This record gives sequence, C-alpha cells and structure tokens, in this order.
Amino acid sequence: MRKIHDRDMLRSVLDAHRLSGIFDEKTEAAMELAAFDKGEIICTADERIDHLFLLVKGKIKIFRMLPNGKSILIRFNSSLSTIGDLEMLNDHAASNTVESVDDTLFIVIQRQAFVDTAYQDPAFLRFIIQQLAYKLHTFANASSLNLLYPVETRFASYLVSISEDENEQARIEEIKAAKLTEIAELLGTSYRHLNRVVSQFAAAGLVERTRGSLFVKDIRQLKKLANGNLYS
Amino acid sequence: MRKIHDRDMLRSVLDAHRLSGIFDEKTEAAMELAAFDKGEIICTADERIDHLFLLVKGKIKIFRMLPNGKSILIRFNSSLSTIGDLEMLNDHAASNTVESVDDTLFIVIQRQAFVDTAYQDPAFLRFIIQQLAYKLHTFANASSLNLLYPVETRFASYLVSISEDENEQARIEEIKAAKLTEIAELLGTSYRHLNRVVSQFAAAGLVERTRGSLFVKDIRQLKKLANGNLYS
DNA sequence: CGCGGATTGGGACATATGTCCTTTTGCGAG
DNA sequence: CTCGCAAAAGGACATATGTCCCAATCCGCG
Repeated sequence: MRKIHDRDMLRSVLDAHRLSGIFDEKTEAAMELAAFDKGEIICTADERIDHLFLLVKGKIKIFRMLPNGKSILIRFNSSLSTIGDLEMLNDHAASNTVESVDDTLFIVIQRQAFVDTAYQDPAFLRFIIQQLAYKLHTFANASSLNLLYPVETRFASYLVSISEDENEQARIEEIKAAKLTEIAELLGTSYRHLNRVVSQFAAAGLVERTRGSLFVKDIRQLKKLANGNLYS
Repeated sequence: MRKIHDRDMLRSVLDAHRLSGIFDEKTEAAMELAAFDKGEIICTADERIDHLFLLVKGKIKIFRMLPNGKSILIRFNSSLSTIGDLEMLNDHAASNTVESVDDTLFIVIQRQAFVDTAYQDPAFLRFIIQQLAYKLHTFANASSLNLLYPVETRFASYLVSISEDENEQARIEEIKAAKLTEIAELLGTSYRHLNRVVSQFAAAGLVERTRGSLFVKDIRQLKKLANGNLYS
C-alpha cells in the first residue's frame, strides 16, 4: 500500500464520484488516498483492519478461505465499494481476503479518524448502509442461484451479466481463458466441470471457443437458459 | 399485523433489550409496537415495505422465492434483528419473504418517521449498520458452507449449532420431525437426501431417531464431522 | 379393533459434479 | 524444423444429490 498525500487529487477523486459535499467536513478531512499494485493483497482473513477502504479505481476480488483449504470467490467489485466497513463497525477481524486485480486506488479513512468523525456523520453512515445493503442484496442473490441451479444455468447467467456489463455491444464478448479457472471458482465449481459446460454451449452454438478465448454468439439463447436469473 | 398502542409496554420492551437511551428522543417517539400471529406473513418479496421492523420477541423465518418456483430458506432470526432496513434505506422492494414462526412482537417505525428522524440519528444508523453487518457476515458464512461442503458436513454443523444454542445442556437435543423438511430447506437440499444422512448418522450412533424426533447423542463426534465449521 | 388416509421412511434410478489422469494443443529453445 | 514442456481439453470413474414412487407407520374414527 502506498499512501498518496495529495489533497487536490483527493478532491478531484471525490468530485469524479460525486462524493464531495455529501459528508461533513471533518469526515472529508480524515480521508486520504492509497494505491495498491496489481495482485497486492489488501487484507487477509483474521487480520485486524485499521482502515476503511473506499475503492475508487480498478477492480478487486474478494474471497474466503475455508478451514479445509478450499477457497471461494465471494465477488468482484469495482468502483465505489467499501472494504472494511463491517469490520470497523463491529470491531472484529476481517473474514475475507481482498486482493487487487488491477492497480487500484482507494480513499482510506484511519480507524481512529473513523471513530472520531465519520461515526457521527449521518450522511456517511447512510452511505455505508447503502453499501452494506447492496452487498447483502447481491450476495444473497448470487448464493441462492449457486445453491439451486446447475452450473449450466449459472454460467449462462454469468455470461449474460458480464456481456451486458462490460460494454454496450452486448453481443460478442471475449473472455480470456486464464479466467476460466477464475470463473469456475466464482461459480463454486471445478474447472473440469465448467469446461464440460463450455463444450456443451459451444456445441449448441451459444458460444465460440478458440484457443484461450471465448466469444458469446447467441446471447438471446443464453438469456433463456439463464432462466431470468442474473447475477447482481 | 396488530398494532399495540401502549407506550409503557414499548418502554419496557426497549428496556428489556437495552435499547432505551441509545436512540435520540425523536427516533424513540416514532416507535410503535406490532404483533404478528404464528404463521402470519410479515412481508412478501417484491412488495413495498413501509415499516422498519425490529424483532423483539419470537422467531421469524426469512426465505427467498426463485423464478423457477423453488424457495430457499435464508435464515431464522430471533430477538433483535431488523427487517426492512435494506429496503427502507435503498428504497426498493423487498427481495425476501418473512414469515412469523411463533407469535412475534416487533418495534415498528413508519417509513415517514424513519426518514424524518432516524435518518439523522447516528446512534440509530450505527445500530442498523451493525444489523446489516451481522447479517452479511453470517450469511456469507452459511452460503460458503453450503457451496463447498456436502450435506453431511453441513448437517453436522447445523446440529452442533442448535445444540449449543438452544440450551446449555449441549447434549441431548430434540428436533421435531416436522422440522426435518424445514432443515432440508435451510441446508438447501431435499428431504430425501437429508433423510439419508440422518439414517447414516443414526447408524453411526451420532443421533438417535424415534418416530418424529431426533436426539443428539454424540456431539463430540458431530463436531469432528463438522470440521470446525459452524453456522453463524 | 380394524380400516383408510396422512405422514414418514426408504428403494431405485437419473443427473450433476468432483477427482484423477491421459491426450491434445500451442509455443519457445535449440 | 522438431523436441519437449506447459497449458488446455477431455475421458473414465466415483460420489453427492435429486426425483419419483412405493412401503411402513401412525392416528383418528367408526
């Protein structure tokens, strides 16, 4: 973690995310910027957290290690999601590991400053609540899907989600193969099985697979397969 | 829902849960009591919610209906959990259905009052945050378990949880059979399969099953099976 | 007591998914 | 160009779990 002491930059970041003015001055005064490199670990499970992080640039990956050594991807997050809210407020150690996928930039608030100022700022607290609510909502959604639908459905759902997301040309979306393993984790399945499903989709003409990449060919059909369920 | 207009009772309820004094007077003034009967539906998915509910007595069951008609139990909740926090703050419709398992009693706050007063009350907002954080934490925990461990492990884990919970005499705990179906839902499996696991446990002497009830016999062994993972 | 329906338990088979390992493919070093 | 290794794909089999349905048990009523 590299802290960036630059009030002007902070201000422009706040502006860019329409955050300026919604918190009171003391809260704003307590904010700083911090950058992480690609692959850097932002926090580890069971570790005490002493900053509240507000992601403003880049993508992070949140996952959980389980006692049996397996791990499961909880979610990816980009712009304007908070890390450590839960831990700060309830004062316990982190339960997930957070890793920086790209180079990322955060607004951070020191624990002490947090307690001294943000703690009393209704606007800030409401902001946190919204974050938590969003997390809870999307997470509940995703896990219900995970539990009740076969991988086939979940993968279709996943493809639809990112296709609509990443770019407006919802049609031809590429997925780097390196990610297949990652997607498998996100879906809570094995690479092997996801692979099976991919072949199946390819055979049905829903996607096209070349060495190392995957193109969505028939998003309409995928939507049908997804059964109306989308991640997030 | 029956509203109970009785300030004295409200006050004693607040006292009983050590809630008096932590919110400001306006927030407290906006509170009322409401009772639900056993089996009554407190809110339905997609319905707009116009109270914030604070459970103070009894048990509720929160589940989610999925587009394919299946449903999955999200959690049981007792004392001092909130319903509608998420919906009120983010202003969208409920995503889960909540049903009263016993006769229950809630402190309710009207939407409008909520916006007018609680919205500005840091103590109240922090309370809500704690609730959300708790929900997120336990839910993330439960769903990770669901996704990665076989029913056998999850059921062992479940048995341990309730045995330690319900009563201090962690040993012989009874489970009404009517609940087996319910437990199956909670674990995200079918009655049939849970039944298989029960038989297996019974054969191994971990539990004893008589018509319609189940007794935990060997909680130590169950803990071992649970692999250290507990619900909540 | 005995019958019929309701509830609970269990058998048989199908499907989804995991694990392990082999085969294929791509690519760089020589 | 080709050898060999790394990455990706796929085959074979085991296991977990779902579905459908039938059997056992219980319980209330005549």
